[in-house]
Amino acid sequence: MPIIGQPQPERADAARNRQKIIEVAARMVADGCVGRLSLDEVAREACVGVGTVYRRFGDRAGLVLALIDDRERRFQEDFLRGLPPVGPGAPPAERIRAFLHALIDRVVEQMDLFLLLGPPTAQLSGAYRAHHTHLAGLLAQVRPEGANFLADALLAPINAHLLQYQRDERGMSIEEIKAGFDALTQTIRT
Amino acid sequence: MPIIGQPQPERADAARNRQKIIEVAARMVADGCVGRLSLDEVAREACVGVGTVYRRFGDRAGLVLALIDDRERRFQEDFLRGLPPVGPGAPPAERIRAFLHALIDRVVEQMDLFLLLGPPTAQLSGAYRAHHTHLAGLLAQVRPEGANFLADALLAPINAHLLQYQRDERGMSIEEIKAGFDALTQTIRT
DNA sequence: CCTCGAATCGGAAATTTCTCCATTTATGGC
DNA sequence: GCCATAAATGGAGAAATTTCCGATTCGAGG
Repeated sequence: MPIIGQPQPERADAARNRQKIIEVAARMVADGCVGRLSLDEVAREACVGVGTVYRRFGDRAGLVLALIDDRERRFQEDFLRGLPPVGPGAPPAERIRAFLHALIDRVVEQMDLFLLLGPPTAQLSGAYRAHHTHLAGLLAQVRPEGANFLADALLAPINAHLLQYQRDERGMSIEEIKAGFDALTQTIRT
Repeated sequence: MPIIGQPQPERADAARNRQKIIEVAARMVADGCVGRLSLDEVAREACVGVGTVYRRFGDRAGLVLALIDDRERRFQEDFLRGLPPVGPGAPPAERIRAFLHALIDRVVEQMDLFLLLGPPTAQLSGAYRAHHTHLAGLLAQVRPEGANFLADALLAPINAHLLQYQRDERGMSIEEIKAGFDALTQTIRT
């Protein structure tokens, strides 16, 4: 698991299988068969035992996370070293706004995968920390006190379930939701 | 499901079984065996077929929701018709503050059950609407524009997973979390 | 090229959630 | 009381997730 460095170089066949599994799963998702993404079927389709899938990804959420990981990496690259206003260079207030908008777009884009993820346990431990660290850092430049909590409070409403609910059942557009965040951060910036 | 009136008066044996199932499940939860709450075992322990559990509660989340329901009812009673500052009578700003604090306490109190609930799908459809309606109404009295979105944004961070993370892994006390909400609503009240 | 240990593999089996339906039971009207 | 019938029952079993472990394969070192 390449969480930090490379704890253990993966054996060649293992890496090949990981790749094959990801490809199969990605194709099934792309085919619209989301929700019927059974690990059994993924394994069969990839000509691999179920045990292999579990050895590589830990559990269902682990596999979904791997599917999401690609874009997550790009996203983090964007706000850490990319161009303004998301990347460094713009004033903090603008970066905050841009970051939140980008995060919303990102979740909307892969909504079905995020919905598959189930309980936020895995979600919280992974990318969440990175997002929180980044956002809290930006917030601290505008209003030092309580930046930590504020980051949590701003990130919490950006989750697939709530966004889907707001869009599908309350009829809000993504633009309206973004505007809501703008208004919220505006008052904080005070 | 006594959501509104009584859509269908439940047959006597059915009601008896529902009660028995709830009691057994509540006892298992109280015994600390949370997480191993399998419907199979609940059924066996309650001397009832699995089918009966599913007929009564729909699914796993439904049973957990039923365990939570008692307090939820009391909670709603409190903020709808109870004493100030949570109930009617206090100025809106105070009621908002009191409501958020009370909701946090409520989630913390039954944290293990909320964690069992899994994906927020069921959660969103049930009590969430009531909380949202109430909070949005109060917010509208203070700042009419965007009260709807604001209510979502304030409710989203009050969920078991985030609260547990903040408390256990970030070392925040419940008091600090409440203070965070106070600061947040203070700026909004502007 | 061979050997050997560790990593990996595959798939059978355990666990859980949920569905289905033939059978039993409660209850209102006669 | 008795009957018709709608509701409820229970448990077998489908489907999916996850664990386990003996057999196999990789690859580093000699």
